[in-house]
Amino acid sequence: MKSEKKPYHHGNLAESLLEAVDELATKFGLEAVTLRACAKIVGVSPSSAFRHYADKRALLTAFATKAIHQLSELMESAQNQAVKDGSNAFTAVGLAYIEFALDKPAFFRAMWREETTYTNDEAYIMATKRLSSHLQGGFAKTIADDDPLNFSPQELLAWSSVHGLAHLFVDGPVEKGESKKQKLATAQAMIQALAPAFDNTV
Amino acid sequence: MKSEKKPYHHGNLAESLLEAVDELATKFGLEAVTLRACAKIVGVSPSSAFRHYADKRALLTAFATKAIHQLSELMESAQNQAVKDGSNAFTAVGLAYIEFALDKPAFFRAMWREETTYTNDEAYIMATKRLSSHLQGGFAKTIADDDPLNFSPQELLAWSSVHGLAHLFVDGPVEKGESKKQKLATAQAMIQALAPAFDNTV
DNA sequence: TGACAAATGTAAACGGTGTTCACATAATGA
DNA sequence: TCATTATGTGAACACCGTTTACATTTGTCA
Repeated sequence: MKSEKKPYHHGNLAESLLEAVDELATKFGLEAVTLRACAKIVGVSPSSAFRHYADKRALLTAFATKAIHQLSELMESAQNQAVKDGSNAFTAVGLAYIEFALDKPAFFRAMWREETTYTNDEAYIMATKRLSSHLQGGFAKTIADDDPLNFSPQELLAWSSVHGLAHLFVDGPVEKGESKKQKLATAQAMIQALAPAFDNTV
Repeated sequence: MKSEKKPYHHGNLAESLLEAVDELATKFGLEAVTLRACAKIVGVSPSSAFRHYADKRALLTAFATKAIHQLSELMESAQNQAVKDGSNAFTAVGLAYIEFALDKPAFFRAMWREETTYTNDEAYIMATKRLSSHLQGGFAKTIADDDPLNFSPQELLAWSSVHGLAHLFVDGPVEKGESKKQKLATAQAMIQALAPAFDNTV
């Protein structure tokens, strides 16, 4: 049994606060994420958060960064799995992207919300670069452009369509109330409809 | 010259509050939209807003509804113009969609934000139906499905890709800092890359 | 070891926010 | 005319992000 005495110093407050954001966002949505509520969950005074994050937006930026890395990892493993299986890598990556949005809508929303994110934050930028590079690799190895902010029309089409459908599922009127299974089937059909746009890619 | 005496009753407070949301969202972003600030702009006490909207979310829902109608009208006229010109209607509609997002990012954000919108609101639902029906008509007259919540894969692909790119422009890392002209050129290229996916649609 | 600086957490206070409620004023219609 | 209804007000509530002066712990180096 551990000592019940709480030490004055928490030890890992920055990370614990991020987990509190996760908990609140998952349970009650992003709008319910409050610095004071996070502090209460962690068992610490509200002002202590400011020792680790400049302000609330900085905390949300860190959360968004974490979410982007999570998504990157999912896409990475989806791609690896597809390569191993010999199945279509682009479909696998696209579905992983959309499934993430369906499973963790609060994370997905937090990732892309300029008004509550410091998009100049270095870690955030690094995360978006990692993400977009995975997206490129996911469907077209043919292009080796290492500038992730400069997409070919086809690359952009791939990302936009998958991203757009994910967003329409999460925040739009498309198939509202339908099951996740149904939505993923719809997503697969959409991705298949996209195939002709890449046929002549050499 | 009009009388300077303010009457006790405003006369058109509900609509005026919507315009105040517009003004604040345009100038300072959606996060800056505050019930109290709106009331101050209109020149009325904060609590008066509750005579016309159940709460802040209801006001934002009305604003989102208005924004969706604005976008619908833009798409409609873009389509009509394209028909008159004999140019590609889908490209015109898609570009109008993206241009709206670039010109009025706060409107675009407000349209799709489930957490701050009562998506069961009747007027809101009507607006989304109108919008999606225009999207269908914009690129493929061949399909006459009047259920706007049930899209064919190609229809969904069209909407998703255009919507996704708009969102990536507004809240994502794509071409951040580039000019509107540049972004529209990118959008056009993406839409053209989409064409092969519709060639065999009969 | 001891002392002092740096890091980390706290309590109290500030103005701002959405919302409610009792009340004031105006418009409507019998 | 006068009661009913619609609309706007002012004060109050709890909660929010943030700052400030202060408390406690940890780390460093003589």
